[in-house]
Amino acid sequence: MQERREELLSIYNSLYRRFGPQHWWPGDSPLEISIGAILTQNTAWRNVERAIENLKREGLLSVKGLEKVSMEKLRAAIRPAGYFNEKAKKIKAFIDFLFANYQGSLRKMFKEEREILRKKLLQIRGIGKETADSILLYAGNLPVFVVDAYTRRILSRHNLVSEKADYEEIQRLFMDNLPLEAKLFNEFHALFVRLGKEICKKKDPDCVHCPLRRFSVSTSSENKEHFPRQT
DNA sequence: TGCCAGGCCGGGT
DNA sequence: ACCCGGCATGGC
Repeated sequence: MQERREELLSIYNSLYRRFGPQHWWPGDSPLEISIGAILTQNTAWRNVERAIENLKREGLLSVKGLEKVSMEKLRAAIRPAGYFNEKAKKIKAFIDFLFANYQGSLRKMFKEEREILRKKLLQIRGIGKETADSILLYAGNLPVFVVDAYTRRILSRHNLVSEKADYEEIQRLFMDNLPLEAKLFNEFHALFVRLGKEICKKKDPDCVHCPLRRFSVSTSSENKEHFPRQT
């Protein structure tokens, strides 16, 4: 099944040639990236930037700052990112987790084995698969593939996966067929987002300018599974 | 004005 | 195992 690897790399190369390096995650520190991952849940990144700016201006963007800040003040600061009541709780839950398990140290947290840490993150209220994986990959530099709405839409629109493929299935497509390299997964996912934002939008189902056009599998084809699951 | 944006949870089938 | 409503702001 070397072919799947080649095809995925070919898709990656097409995107990279088209868009170049994306320099993700937009954030200066592992903590900022982790908090950003929570704040961006179903939210435009522009609004997350405002929330992050507020946190920085108030001197709250540190583990201790977030641990000490009152819920009221935290809610006010992250307000522009939406769902601020929920997200304030999520941030507190993450910080509590950090202190309960790693003395408040992200560095210690990321020394944990990848799969173990993923499971622990998923137990935190408000951290689901995409958020956990974003933290692992972009804050921790661990080789985990992040699946988001853009990734889904693009892959299914080109019939590279079924429309109702679940998270783990899509994630396995990449992690089972590509070298487990954080740098590759980092760039690959960022490129999907770039493509999704710029070209492969909901309004534009034909994706005329899509660099992935040549990879599309015809819908009329009998065999819709371009990447059949290994059984 | 209504839909959308780098989800997740809890309750109901 | 799915399906759905709720959560909230800002841009277009």
